[in-house]
Amino acid sequence: MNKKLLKIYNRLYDAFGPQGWWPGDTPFEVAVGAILTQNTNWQNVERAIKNLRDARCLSPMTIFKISHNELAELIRPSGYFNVKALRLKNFVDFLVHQYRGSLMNMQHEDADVLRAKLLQVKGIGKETADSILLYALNKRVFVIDAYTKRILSRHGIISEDASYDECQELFHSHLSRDLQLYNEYHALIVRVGKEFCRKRPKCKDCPLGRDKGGAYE
DNA sequence: GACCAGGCACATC
DNA sequence: GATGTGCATGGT
Repeated sequence: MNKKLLKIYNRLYDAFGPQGWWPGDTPFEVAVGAILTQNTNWQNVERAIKNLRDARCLSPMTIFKISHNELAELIRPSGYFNVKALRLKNFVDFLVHQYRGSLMNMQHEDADVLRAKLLQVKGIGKETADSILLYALNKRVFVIDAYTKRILSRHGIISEDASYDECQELFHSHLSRDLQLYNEYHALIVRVGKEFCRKRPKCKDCPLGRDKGGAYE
């Protein structure tokens, strides 16, 4: 199993090279992106982040202070702007009250403790929490998303209905706990997912080869 | 016009 | 625990 996961990684890395994730100038911007990208195309998230930057609202305290409506308007292009405005507010409330408004103050804490705390914030689920832990806080936590499950199940490594935690445990126990490996691997999965694993996959040219049994639609 | 995108909370069974 | 639904924009 170890070998399979590594083999997939090597094939993806050979095909696509380093992905340079996560796009973002600061840990806070990374965290904001993680919330805004929920069920949303990254291009739309970039527009929203640009709006925040242009309005000088890309810091914990500014988002803490502005009104819900102002915030929602700025992030409108990322979709679900009302729920996401709430979620960003919840996150900065958490940050301000527990960490004096800075992700830096989270750095020294244990990943499991941080994860549990993040999951208490309404609007932050497992994938978002893990993205923040890995890409904003450099914690060795593997991020699972829809593509990961789709690819692994189509290649017969997990069952179709495997849970998030099961899937994550697979990576944690069968790969060396290497920050850079986790970082790159997830990014590569998203890359190959976007290009080859959508509903009408062009798996002919996929670097991972065809899925087991040609079961794509 | 339909379908999809780097989810999550909440209601219901 | 599993399943269904609302949330909303912009690209293909």
